[in-house]
Amino acid sequence: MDTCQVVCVNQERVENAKKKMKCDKVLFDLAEIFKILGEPTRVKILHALSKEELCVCDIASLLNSKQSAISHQLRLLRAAKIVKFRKEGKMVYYSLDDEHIANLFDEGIRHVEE
Amino acid sequence: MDTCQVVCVNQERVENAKKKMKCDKVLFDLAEIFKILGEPTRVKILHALSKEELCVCDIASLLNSKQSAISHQLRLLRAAKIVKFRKEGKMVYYSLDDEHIANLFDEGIRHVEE
DNA sequence: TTAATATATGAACAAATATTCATATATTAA
DNA sequence: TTAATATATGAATATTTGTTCATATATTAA
Repeated sequence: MDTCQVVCVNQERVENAKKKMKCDKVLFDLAEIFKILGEPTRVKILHALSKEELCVCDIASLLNSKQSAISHQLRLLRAAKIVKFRKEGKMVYYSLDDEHIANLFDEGIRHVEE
Repeated sequence: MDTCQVVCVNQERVENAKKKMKCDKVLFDLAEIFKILGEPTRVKILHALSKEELCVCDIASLLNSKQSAISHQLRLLRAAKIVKFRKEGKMVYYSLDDEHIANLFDEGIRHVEE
């Protein structure tokens, strides 16, 4: 709620940066996406789905996790439109919603592996 | 700690995915990077730094935040080698450590804006 | 319909984390 | 040295969030 107390601000630099920056909404949404990707279980789920369409129990087995834990995470990913799903009888098969996430992963992996 | 209880697992799909996946360490590190990017204050800091080198008080002013809050966040970003800094007298100027983060941001913004 | 199975979800708990306040450190100027 | 200023950081607090357990819903088969 409070603002900056220091007095060494260079207004020119600040204004220049501010001028070039995306609006708050875009940056907030961007943080939201990264937050969703910033959790090991979800990263593994998404990375697996980038290789193969899988049902909930496949994922739980692959990650050695409880079914409910995976289901909760998939709910988040669905809400964020990061994964899509199709039902086939009792089973629900998940896959990535579009290429963007895979691209983000590739770029991130390049950063991590170098 | 427990493992999957369900019995509908398709081992072929699971094995195929597992075979193609990056190792746990890479995926964990990837989640770490995304986690760091997944916070509005840090996103704003990094986005600002992608446009202009700034000192701590510039950033605090730009974001209407307390100096100490910014300083704590910069510590995280430094530890993760996402930003670098140079000292000039009392001032400390921060900038992005390399292009990877800017690339991730660009890719993320494309996802968010579409 | 009833039983069995796959998935979803609410509530509770535990763990992680962002911010604030107070204060420490470092640098410059007087 | 002392005062002033920029930044860093420890401790405490409040909030968020991931997992678990129990249970609900949905679908198929008998």
